[in-house]
Amino acid sequence: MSRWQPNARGRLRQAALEMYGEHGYDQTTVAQIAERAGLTERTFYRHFADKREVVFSGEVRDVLVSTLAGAPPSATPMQAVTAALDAAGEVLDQRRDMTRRRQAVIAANPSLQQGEQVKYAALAADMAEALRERGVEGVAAGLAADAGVAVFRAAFERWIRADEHRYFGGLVRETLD
Amino acid sequence: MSRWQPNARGRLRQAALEMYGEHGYDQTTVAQIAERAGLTERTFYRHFADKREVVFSGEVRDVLVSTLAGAPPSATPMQAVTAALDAAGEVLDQRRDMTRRRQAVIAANPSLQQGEQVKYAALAADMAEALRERGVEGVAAGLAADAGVAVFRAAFERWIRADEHRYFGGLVRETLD
DNA sequence: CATGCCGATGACAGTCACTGTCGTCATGAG
DNA sequence: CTCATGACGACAGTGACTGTCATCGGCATG
Repeated sequence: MSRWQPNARGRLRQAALEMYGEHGYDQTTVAQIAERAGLTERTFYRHFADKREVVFSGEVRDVLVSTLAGAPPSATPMQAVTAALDAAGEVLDQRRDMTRRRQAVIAANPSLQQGEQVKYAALAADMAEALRERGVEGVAAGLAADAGVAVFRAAFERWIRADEHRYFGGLVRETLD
Repeated sequence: MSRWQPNARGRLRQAALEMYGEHGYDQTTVAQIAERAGLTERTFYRHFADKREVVFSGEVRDVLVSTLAGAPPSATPMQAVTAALDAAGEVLDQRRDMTRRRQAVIAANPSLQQGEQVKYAALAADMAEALRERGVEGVAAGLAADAGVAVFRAAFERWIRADEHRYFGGLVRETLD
């Protein structure tokens, strides 16, 4: 018999997303989230750095970066980036409902939109770093990463709006521009 | 004899930058900034939305957007963006010392770096909007704006580090990639 | 079985960013 | 002169976030 219910982090995240969706981000206090999860406010901050972070998981980031790092040495930077985008697309194609719900919460709140910008910036920095480790020169790595993120965002926006399940198609079309 | 010293906003900004530089951003409270400026904390928030905003003026943004809007109708999107970048470069070439000092403050603090990301994202959105008003199609406008911001950031980073006064040269070289 | 360390959590007090509201008073329009 | 207005001070309040210590099951070790 363990002392606490399992998966505290998951309970906090779910409680937070529910309440952000139901009452809005600003109207939800961390204490309320913790209470719904059967925990205390202090414990919330042991699992998440701040009130926003609970929304941003970072799994897509991991796929993007690891695919970049694992691309064949012969691939050009943009080929590696494209491969990473494809891999991230597969992850997104599952989790579609969850992702759309989360995105609705973000769309409803300026503060979370800022958090998203920060997340994208960190993503670009991480991708640039991954490219540099493959031997791509510094400035070029930064620009390729920025381009990758820009394409990702454009495709993601369509993907969220679209009813059908397409991701590759959208991606390729943006990339042609 | 007026009731208050003039230029409250300027005094607050200067006091803030001094204290951020001397003691660090986190170690500086808004009450301290206001006290050094001979004002109250409440008045600080009448001039700036939050503790970060005092660092981000937004003048470069104005130049970028207005140049975009004023570009000749015959110019392609990327030509307009390049012209805007050049105009912003001229503004930066003056104010060089001030800009470098401010950038040192930002570089020393993660929270301000986040603010910078947000600022860049807002800039990209504004530039995209300006392009759309010139008749550029939606997605293309977004990507062109993102590209412009990416080039701006890469050039700005070099410009900050370099001892000499060059901006155009750096810009052009990035653009060629 | 006894002992003692460890890790996740609770309890609690404290700081500070930010907001709402009301009072004050020089200034300028009429 | 009168009155509205703009810019500020005073003050109280909320809530995000942090530091610190106490608690107590689980586990290894002897």
